[in-house]
Amino acid sequence: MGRRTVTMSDVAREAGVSVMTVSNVLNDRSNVGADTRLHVLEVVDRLGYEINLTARRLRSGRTGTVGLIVPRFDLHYYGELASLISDALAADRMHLVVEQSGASRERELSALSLARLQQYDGVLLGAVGLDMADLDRIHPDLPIVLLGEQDVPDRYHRVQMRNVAGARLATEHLITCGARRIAVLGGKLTAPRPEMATYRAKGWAGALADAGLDPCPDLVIPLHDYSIAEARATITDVLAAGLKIDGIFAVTDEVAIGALAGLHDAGLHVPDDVQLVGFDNLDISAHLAPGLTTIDPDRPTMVAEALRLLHRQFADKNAAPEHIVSTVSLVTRGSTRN
Amino acid sequence: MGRRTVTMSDVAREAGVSVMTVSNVLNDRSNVGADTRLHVLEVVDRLGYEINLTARRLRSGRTGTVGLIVPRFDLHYYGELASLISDALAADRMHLVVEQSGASRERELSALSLARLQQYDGVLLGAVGLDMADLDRIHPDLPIVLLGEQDVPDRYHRVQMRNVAGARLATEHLITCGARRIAVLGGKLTAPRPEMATYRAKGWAGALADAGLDPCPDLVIPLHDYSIAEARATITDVLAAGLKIDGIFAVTDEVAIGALAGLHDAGLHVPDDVQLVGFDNLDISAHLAPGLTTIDPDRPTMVAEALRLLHRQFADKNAAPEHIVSTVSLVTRGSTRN
DNA sequence: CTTTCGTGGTTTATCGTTACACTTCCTGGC
DNA sequence: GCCAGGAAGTGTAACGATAAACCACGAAAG
Repeated sequence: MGRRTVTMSDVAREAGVSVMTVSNVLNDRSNVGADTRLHVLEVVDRLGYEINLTARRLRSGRTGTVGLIVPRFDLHYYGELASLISDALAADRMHLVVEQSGASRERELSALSLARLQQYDGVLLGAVGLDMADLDRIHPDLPIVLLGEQDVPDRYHRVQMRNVAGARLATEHLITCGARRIAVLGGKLTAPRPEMATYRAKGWAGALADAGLDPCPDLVIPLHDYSIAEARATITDVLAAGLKIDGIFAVTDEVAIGALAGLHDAGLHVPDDVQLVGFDNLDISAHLAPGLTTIDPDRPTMVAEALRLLHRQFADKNAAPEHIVSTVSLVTRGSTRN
Repeated sequence: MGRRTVTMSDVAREAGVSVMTVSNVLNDRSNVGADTRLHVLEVVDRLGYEINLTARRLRSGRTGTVGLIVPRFDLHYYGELASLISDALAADRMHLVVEQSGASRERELSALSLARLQQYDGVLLGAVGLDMADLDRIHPDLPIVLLGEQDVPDRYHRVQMRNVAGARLATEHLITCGARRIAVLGGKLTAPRPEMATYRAKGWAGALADAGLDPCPDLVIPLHDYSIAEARATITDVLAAGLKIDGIFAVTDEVAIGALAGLHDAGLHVPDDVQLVGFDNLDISAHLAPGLTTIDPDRPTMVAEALRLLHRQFADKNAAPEHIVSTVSLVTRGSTRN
């Protein structure tokens, strides 16, 4: 029943040693004899003692956990990313916990409050809607690595995706495969500040321009939440409104999946009538019918680099910020006529 | 540079009040005058003070966060679940953080160590591979609600899915639609202890038996990680090995997505040659071609009930454990001949 | 005029660890 | 025989907040 949780001094008393010795044993410090160590461990086990991480953290500062802040829990991209990071951290005996920054700005600020972030040894900040000013406010003495597309103050360590290059690659591929009227689904030509949608639209426009095609604004189809359902409904709408296209660059694979469904609804065949390229190379994308041609952001490398930057900051609080840009590659599958 | 983080006593000194008064202001306690309050808030703002949650937690016990432990970050089911929970908790001004219990037993035990769990006000434990003994070890004075299928000691609060009934519903639907040789992909007839795969296979077998069909073991196709890729490869293999089927009950929607791809590879048409039903009703399932007929576990209700059980434990530490069983329903789409 | 009470605070004692400095005791070198 | 130095361990003071009890003072009550 309501028995109090066992504390370190309970163990110490029971084992007939000082609290410090228990602490020393549990932290594998060298100043404790072999038999004492065994005895303490036996008592720890017998009493079922478990360390209070909160107290340890308050005193020592180290927590052994890294936080990953993602915009939404249900974006597949971040689920896959979190998995990779978690595995990589386990090798260093660290632990990953994921938080959602949330849709609303209020919730985003609350998730990103210094108070919350300080609970971690380091933080990986997935693409967020914060502007520079917000990021400047959280200026903690805390290792942070930004993952994502937004422009951030230089003093941040950062792993960025080649958004523009990737979008260009995708669009060029569509052109090579014969598409001429290529829409960018989920793209935006302008936004209060640069974000994924604008970068990827920029790559799209660049590829079109280079090929002598017109990146006309009709072909830029914005989205709000980039959900599959929204993408499907939007494609249905624009087709019904009479938009003629023979290619779609969807800004994410999820958007592409919605587009695929919308095209199917409209009786259009992929890739014969309309070719389609996504961005992210989700696990699922290889298993759609047709398989989705997409841009692979090389997540394993992104993750490895991000963790390297984090460890660099662990080792040296004042390590000079690095700015890594990951490579992207095209993965061709059945949704384009290769 | 390396300027120390601002602490509550810094604020107190600067504002010319006691530390307790600052605490009282920040916690909206009533014993502080209006002008003092304003002045303190002004100083807080000016110094950029943010509370140290670790210290608060150590002293007061409350953390304002709930932990959700999921088996894997990249399972879509849990991503969607986490999203729902997070939204629901935000309404109570609480925060969700997600941890992965991991594939290996070692990592699972580490994630579930009392030490880790104690950092939360309450914990939602997604389906885990722990057995009763493990669960008994973690017997913290901590509100826990189990979400999922495994059998657990009665003293746990628990929201369970109607696995067997759902599987039966799925299989009955396949039979109604004319399927006669129905495989259960990802099912298991026996396992060291009951789990999702065995429950769902049980429902499948029950439905077949009731219809006078033979739940023959050839039709039980086990999986290991329930990934899309594995499901696809496995379906390809069993078809190549000559298995004749006209229906598949896939134990999860992800497995169904893999099956769909595998059937497509084999030149089989869904639903004309083989009908397919999944389980989970993921967001994506409505947007496949064909749309996936599936079992909807009514996640919103599960989430609401789970949080209700959690709040009950917040209010009364010794609340009698409840055992909620959610309802399931069939969602028919194009992957069956309805 | 004394008692009571509400308002607006402050003081004190922790919460459970760990950093740091300090003490023994023992071995060995010269 | 004496001192240096390592091995094994202990004592004390935080880390940064909050719970709980306490205090001063003016107003209302009797």
